[in-house]
Amino acid sequence: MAEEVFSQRTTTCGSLTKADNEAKVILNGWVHRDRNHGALHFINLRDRYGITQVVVDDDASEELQAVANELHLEYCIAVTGTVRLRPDSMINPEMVTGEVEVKADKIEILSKCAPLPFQIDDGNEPREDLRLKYRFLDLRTQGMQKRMKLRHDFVFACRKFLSARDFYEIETPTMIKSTPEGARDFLVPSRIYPGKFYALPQSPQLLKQILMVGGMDKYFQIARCYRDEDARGDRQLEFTQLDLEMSFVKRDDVLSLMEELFGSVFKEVMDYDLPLHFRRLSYMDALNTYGCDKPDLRFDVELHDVNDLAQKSSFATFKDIVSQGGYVKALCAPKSDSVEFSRKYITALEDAAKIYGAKGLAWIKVGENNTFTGGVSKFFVGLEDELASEVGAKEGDMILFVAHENWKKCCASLSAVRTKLGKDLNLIKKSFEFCWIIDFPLFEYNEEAGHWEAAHHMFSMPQVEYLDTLEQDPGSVKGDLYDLVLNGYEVASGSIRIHDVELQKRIFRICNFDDKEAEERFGFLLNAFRYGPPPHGGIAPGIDRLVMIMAEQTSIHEVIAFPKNTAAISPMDDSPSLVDQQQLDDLHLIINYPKPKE
RNA sequence: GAGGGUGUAGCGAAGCUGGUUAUCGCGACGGCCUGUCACGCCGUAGAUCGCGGGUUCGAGUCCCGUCACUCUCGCCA
Repeated sequence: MAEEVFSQRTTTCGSLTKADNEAKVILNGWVHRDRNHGALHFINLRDRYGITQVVVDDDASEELQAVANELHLEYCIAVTGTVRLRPDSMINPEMVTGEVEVKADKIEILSKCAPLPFQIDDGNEPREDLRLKYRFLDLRTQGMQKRMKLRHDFVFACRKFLSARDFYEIETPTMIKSTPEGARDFLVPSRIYPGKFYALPQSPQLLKQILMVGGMDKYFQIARCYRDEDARGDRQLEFTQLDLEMSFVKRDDVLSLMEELFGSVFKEVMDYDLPLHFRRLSYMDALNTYGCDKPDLRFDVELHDVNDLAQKSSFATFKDIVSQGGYVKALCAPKSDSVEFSRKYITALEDAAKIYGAKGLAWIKVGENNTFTGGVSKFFVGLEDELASEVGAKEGDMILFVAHENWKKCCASLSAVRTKLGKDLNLIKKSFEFCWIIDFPLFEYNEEAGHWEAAHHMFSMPQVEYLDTLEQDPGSVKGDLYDLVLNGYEVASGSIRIHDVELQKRIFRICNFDDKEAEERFGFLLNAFRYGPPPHGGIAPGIDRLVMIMAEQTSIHEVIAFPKNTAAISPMDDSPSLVDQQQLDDLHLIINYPKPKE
């Protein structure tokens, strides 16, 4: 087949300046705008690097005029021409290349473009499912181009930083053994071994630990992870982690490394200065103060424990909950210019609290000299100063309470109110507020299953003071675990790992895996641990979420080239899809379709 | 598995307590236009108002169901 010839670009659409005056150039790109004045034609030609104005003058040949008249938006073309300065009054200060234009001598249409399903960069953003179906067009928008660059810059900066710190980038398999904890696995049927399956990794957790046993010392990987769970704005079934692990380290080594990494990367990628060290909050303090383990520290509203005051009040509902061992927590909504604390708004706040289990949201408006009005104020007569001082309320503020017998639900409900207030009252400052959450509980009791399970995963080291008493009170055991939180999102999670066979087996037993089952499922790890495993630990920042936050977006779809939608479908290629019977036969699979609903 | 929101022309939107022929901007198509830069001007086509049912003299509008998308709870070590 003959090679197709076209006029190949000599420069890009973002690079020409005054200095290039009179240069002969060839540009390749897409028709971004086309302003036709009859005998005079302006074309904004776009590529990844920018936009340059191409002019077809009135002295153009008939052939050139004809081609120019044939152009439509998003035609892919090659322009051969001469750079010239624009007349002073025609300079466009909004454009990087606004001082020059290219007078076209020849235009070649490299490929035509069908009528567009939506317009590119016209200010009206189409619905997301349409954007995803035509992702190749969506990717041409300035926003997507910028975000893909940001993501590249971020990953590249991480690679440079870690490489300079003696990390090896090592790939681990994407088809591995299914392990029975955590999220639901994606399974890959084996053709060669009927009835057997590989699993796609939920993370390379065990593999990186075994790399440490293998003496790799410091490892990282840009690792794709797969979890078969329902999607959200900040998660989907496949995502990417900066997975890393180090030998001979303690917790603070991992935390400092990450502080240095993010300090370096944010500076390099965004010219943003992070503090040398990030704030550290224990899990308990985070819940008590902010109501959740991923607090948004861009604003200051804090939760307060007001059990004592609730007990002293005359409000029977609060007193009953406290006397039954429950909790009453309060926060102060600061006076706001943007939102009036109307009945309607308080109901909206209450709805936010109810999602997380609160039965109601009690409120008091604070007036001059701590006079209380409305809501439950009548039950706090005589306690005004004490309560206002406890929650830090001033004139014009509103105090909001959640009472619940369950501490976590109490926290979570009021935390939802806090988050809503932050948004609605414009309390959130534009910044990147990292913090560490440490001292997580190692185990959680699963009521449904009737046994303890790992709150994080089963390979995290218990803190040393609990080592002798793990089995007696698993609920009280704290682990050497840490999460990194940024602006209300969990962006990394890690731990110091167990590297002792016996200790690992004890953890398995507490989580209801007897030695036989542990050996079946995790034998390869236990076996490795028999051969001189080093103490080790690591962490795995989520790249999608981090880049999303850096790009000031609220959905990871905005920083993934080809995301799945919330129904786990890829609208562009229409996956998942049915396969041929022959493929099923090869894999020894029979589909057991669910019965249709009545 | 559950709840909220959205669905009107190719795209983005308006359409009030139900009432003539369902608007507007962009785009498409045809024409005009010599300095635009979201060019401008004139004209044309384009919508079973997501789908199905109901209430009503009359439904884009109200009710029920259903589908799609989206946010959230559950779930996500």
